[in-house]
Amino acid sequence: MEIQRRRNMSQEEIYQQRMASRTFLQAENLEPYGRAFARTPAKEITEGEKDVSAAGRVMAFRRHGRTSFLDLQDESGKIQLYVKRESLDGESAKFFDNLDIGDIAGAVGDTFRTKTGELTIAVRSLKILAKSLRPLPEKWHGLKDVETRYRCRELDLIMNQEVRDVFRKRSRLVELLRQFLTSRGFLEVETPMMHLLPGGAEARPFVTYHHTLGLNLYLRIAPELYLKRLLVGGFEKVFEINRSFRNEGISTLHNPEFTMLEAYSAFSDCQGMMELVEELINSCVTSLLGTEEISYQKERVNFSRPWKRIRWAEAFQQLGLDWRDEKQVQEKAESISSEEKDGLPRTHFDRLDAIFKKEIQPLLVQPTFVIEYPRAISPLAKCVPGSPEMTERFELFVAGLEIANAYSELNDPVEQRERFEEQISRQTPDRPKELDLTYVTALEFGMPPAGGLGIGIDRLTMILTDNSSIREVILFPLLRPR
RNA sequence: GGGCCGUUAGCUCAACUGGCAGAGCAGGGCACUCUUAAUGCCAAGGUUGCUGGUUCGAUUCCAGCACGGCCUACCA
Repeated sequence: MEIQRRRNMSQEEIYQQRMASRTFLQAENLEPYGRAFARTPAKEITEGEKDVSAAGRVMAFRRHGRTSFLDLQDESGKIQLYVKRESLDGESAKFFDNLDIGDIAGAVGDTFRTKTGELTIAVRSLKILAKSLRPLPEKWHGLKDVETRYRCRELDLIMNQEVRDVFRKRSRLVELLRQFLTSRGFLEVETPMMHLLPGGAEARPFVTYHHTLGLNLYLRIAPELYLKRLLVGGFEKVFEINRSFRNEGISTLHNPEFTMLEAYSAFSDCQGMMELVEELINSCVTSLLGTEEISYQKERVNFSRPWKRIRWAEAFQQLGLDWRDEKQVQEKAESISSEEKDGLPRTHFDRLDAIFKKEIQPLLVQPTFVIEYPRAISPLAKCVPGSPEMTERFELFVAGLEIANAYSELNDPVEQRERFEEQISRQTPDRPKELDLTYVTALEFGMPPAGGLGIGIDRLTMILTDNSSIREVILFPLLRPR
């Protein structure tokens, strides 16, 4: 007896009660896990209809003696049900007696308006389409706990309408990007996610293994090199909406797998990609939100064109720094960040990068192109004519976040080989020190001059949905197992 | 990786300086034929994240661990 009581925790009790309903219905030959059910979405149901069907999750149950009101939620919205137990047929009554909040139910009846003006179905027939064995979170406060929301996203989606809206917007954004590019003659392609050599970015890769080939493979850190091989092959405008993987830390701006859009346009260049991205993002923002000015984390961000542009070197000048002055840069860098990176001493360009991130980037609230990045940190970009230290490259910043990166693609195979060699000599541990000969060989066949562009879809979604954490825009962000 | 904060019933939250852990919702029972955070009454529900320590006594103080959040570092 004592042992039994201890096991009767409220959760276990609810589970057992609902299991009993399930068993009872099955014994009565009433299937608690149904099949296809023809129904009208809640939002499309109108007043004065006969024999309307609705199906969805029971979100609220208000009993008044012999009558009850229920809220039924489907993806389109909510519809109220009015149930008078006596006017149900026998099977429906049994289903009704075993109905709980959280169950998926289907109902048939005629619509009317209640005294308070709410559109309601007077239910004649009712069945359970899926018996829920677990209680839903609280109806008023919903599910708030951030960890539970991420770990149990389905519950988050059931309870929090705003969360569903975020992911609807994300989906719509991707659709708009795709539409825009395909309407301009870009071909959507898919390239490998398992690479022999990780390339196209500087990041620690994930390693995996192919058994029959006995081969170590890397999950891609960027699709860039494969996409440019397609330009060699004669496709002139290609893009890929790609999942890429980087084996680095996790933060509000970083998830180990993330989504990027990369687009390449033959016979174009950095300037062409700048115009493209300006138009692309502007048109997505206005289609998605119906305005060019949005609010992000209490700041106003205006996407009306043209956007500001500033040279990378000038940004440092505005801080009173000459980026070439190693001593001055080191002094500045020491004051803002550690002198180590991956356990190695910082290089001049690491320091410049740290200063940029800390001092310059946060000021770039309105959409801003930072142009002409140094060659040393742009191994795949073409140099500015007459200025061999700089490349034809830009990064786009919005609300202090890096949103896009683009450049005139380096298509000289000899120079590319040299740049790879420089890069490898500087590379940190955990990264293969191997030159991507396949890519260099492809360039040797001749790649047309081209502009290339990458856009961070997760971060763009953050900005357009006013979220400060990347986990809020990824359905199932990576978390440590409990 | 480092710093700060958090973890109490299925959910949302209380518990002053260490003194029997408390509500609302959900769940159970009763009443109620237009409610919508329905209402009223009754009863139930807890290893206070885990492991140690201090203490007559720990949800409370201390240490370690786990998970999360924010900042920071690496990266995009």
